[in-house]
Amino acid sequence: MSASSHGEDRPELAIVDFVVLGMVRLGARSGYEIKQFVEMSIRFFWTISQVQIYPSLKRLEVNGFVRGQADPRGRRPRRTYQITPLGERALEEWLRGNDSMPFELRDIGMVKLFFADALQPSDAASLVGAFRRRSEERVAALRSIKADAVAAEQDGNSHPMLTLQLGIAFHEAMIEVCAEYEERFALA
Amino acid sequence: MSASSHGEDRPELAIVDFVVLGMVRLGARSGYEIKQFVEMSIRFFWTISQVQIYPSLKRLEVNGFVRGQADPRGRRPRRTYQITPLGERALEEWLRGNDSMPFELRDIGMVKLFFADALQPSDAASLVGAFRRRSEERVAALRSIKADAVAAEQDGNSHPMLTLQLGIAFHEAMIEVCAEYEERFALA
DNA sequence: TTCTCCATGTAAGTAGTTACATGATTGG
DNA sequence: CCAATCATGTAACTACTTACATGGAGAA
Repeated sequence: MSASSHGEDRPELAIVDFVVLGMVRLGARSGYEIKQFVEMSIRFFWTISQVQIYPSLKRLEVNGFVRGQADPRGRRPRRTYQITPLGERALEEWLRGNDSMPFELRDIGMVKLFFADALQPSDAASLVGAFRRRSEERVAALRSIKADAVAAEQDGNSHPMLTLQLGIAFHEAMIEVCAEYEERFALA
Repeated sequence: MSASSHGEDRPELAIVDFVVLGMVRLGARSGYEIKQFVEMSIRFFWTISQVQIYPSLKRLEVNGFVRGQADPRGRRPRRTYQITPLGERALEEWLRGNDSMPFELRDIGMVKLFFADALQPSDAASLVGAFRRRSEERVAALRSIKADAVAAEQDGNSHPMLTLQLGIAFHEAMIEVCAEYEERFALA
C-alpha cells in the first residue's frame, strides 16, 4: 500500500516533512528553532504549526533522514537534529521531482475581491483599498527581512533571496493594479 | 457555542459556503454549474472540490440564504438554487467583515525554490526555469479567459476583471524576477 | 518574583481531498 | 451505440488548526 520506492515499512513523507528537513539542513536544530526559521523566512508562502513539527521529526528520523540526540539545556529537555547524507539525497530528490509542483494559491482576499460587485460601490472601493494596504504592509515586512536573505546569500544560499524578491515583486504588482483600478473608479 | 448572530441552531458557515453563495448570486444554478463557474474563474486563487458543494448548498438552504427547488432534466434529477435577499445580506456582511482577510498564500513551488541551494547549480537552474514556465503558462491561461471577464464587466460585475488583472500582473512579476535571476546565473 | 522565552507535548476538531459509484442525456 | 457531459452522492482519508497543558531558564 505504501508508495515508498523501497517497499519498506517507513512512514510516507508529506510536504511538511520536506520543509522540516530543509530547515534542518539550513541549520535549525530543535523543533522550536525550526518553527522560528519558518516564521522568519517562508511564512509568506508556507506555514507550519508547531504541532506538526515534532511528529515530522520522528518520521524523518525513522527514515534515517535526520539524526537526533538528547541535548538538554540544563534540566530543560531538548532534542537536536542534523541532516544525514541520506536526508540530503531525499531532499534533492524531492526538489527535483517535477511531479508535485501544482500551482496552489489560496487567498481569501482575492476571493472577496472577485465577489465585490455584491457590495455598494463605496464598500467595494474600501475592500480594494484594504487589499492594496495589505500588500503594502507585506512589502514592508519583506523588506525588513532582507538582511537575513543577504546573510544567507553570503552563506552560499542564494535562493532565499530569490524568493524574497519574488514576494516583493508580487505585492508590488498587486499594489500597482489596485492603484490603477482605484484611480479609474475615482474618476467615474 | 455557535457564533451565529441569532443564537439559533443553524449550522455555522465556512468559507466554502460563501464561495458557493457568491457563485449562485452570479447565476450558477446547480451544484454542477457552481463547480464549472469556479473552474472558469477563481480557480487560480481558490478551489473547491465537487464533494464540498452539495453539503454546502444544504447549509445555505437551512440558513435561508438560498432557495432550492427540484428541477430535473428529463428523468435526470437536478436541484437548482437562487440567492434570497437574506443570502444577499449575508454575502455582503461577509465581504465587509475585515475579520477574515489574513494573507494566505500556499505555494509548494516557492518552497522548493527557497530550498533550491540544496541542489547542484544546474538542477537549481532548471527548477527556476520550471517555476518561470509555470507562470508563463498561467499568464496564457489567464489571458484566454479574458473574454469571460469582459462579459461579466458588461453585466455589471467589474471585479472579476480586477482579479484577472491581478493574476496576470502577479505572474508577469514572477517571470521578470526569474528571468533576471537566470540572466545573472548564466553570466556567473 | 514575575515575565518572557525556550521546549515539547496531547486532544479534539475543521477543512479539504481522492477514490469510487451511479445513472441519465446529448451529440456524433 | 458509444463517448462525453450532466448531475449527485458516499466513504475513507490526509492535512492542518486551535486550545490547552507543562515546566525549566534567564533577565529585570
